[in-house]
Amino acid sequence: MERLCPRVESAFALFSKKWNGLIVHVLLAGELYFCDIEKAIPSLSARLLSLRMKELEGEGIVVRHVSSTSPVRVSYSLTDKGRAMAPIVNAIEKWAYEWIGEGERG
Amino acid sequence: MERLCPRVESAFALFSKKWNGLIVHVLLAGELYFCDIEKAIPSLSARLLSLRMKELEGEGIVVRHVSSTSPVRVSYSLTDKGRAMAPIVNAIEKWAYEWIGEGERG
DNA sequence: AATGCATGGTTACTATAAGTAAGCTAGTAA
DNA sequence: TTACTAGCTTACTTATAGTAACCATGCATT
Repeated sequence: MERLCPRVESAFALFSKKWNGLIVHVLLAGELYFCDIEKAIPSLSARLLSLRMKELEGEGIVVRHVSSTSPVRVSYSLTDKGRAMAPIVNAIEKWAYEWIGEGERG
Repeated sequence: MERLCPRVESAFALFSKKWNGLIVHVLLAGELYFCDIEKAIPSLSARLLSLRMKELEGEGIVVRHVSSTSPVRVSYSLTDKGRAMAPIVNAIEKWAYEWIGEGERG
């Protein structure tokens, strides 16, 4: 019985916060505006998206870019730490295609 | 902008249910009794562990074994579908070691 | 026989996280 | 003026998670 490492625990905690995985997933495609993420994940509300982006920014996973135009436009991109999550996200995707049935709902 | 596949969405939903990732992680070591999982993940309560095991069993990720001894002992092991999650769990572990600082909390 | 402990839970209750709906400021288009 | 977009926030409701106590069964001690 391995002892659980606190770093591993906190990584799992990050993934167990709803939408975090999908947000990283869509941002792997590149820098996106707030509204683009909303459109990419239709069932994620603006409230939670806003919350999650702040949290992910605080954890150094995404960076927020505010344009100097008017009205302001806000875009987000992954940091190195965020891009390093690609293998996780890809592994989840691969597993989903191999093991989740057509009409199934998790 | 890729369209999100429902199978991928449900896989992310699975990981965003609290404790699921860690439960699979500890079960990758082999078949375990209920109490062993409790000890391996001290902050996970019996109530939630019981709940999660039922859900994971329902999703075909774990199998429940009930011994015919008295008192009954219950153990759990991963199915092929569950073991197929190993790359995900390993990727999370690897990322955690590389990107999460010593004293940090997710 | 009584006490305490372990296993594998359940029940009742509280706290936190997530979902829903509306509103807000600034600006564009008709 | 009305309607609509972007990027939020606020207030409120519902769902999920955490806490504590309890239960039946059996074992080991005292």
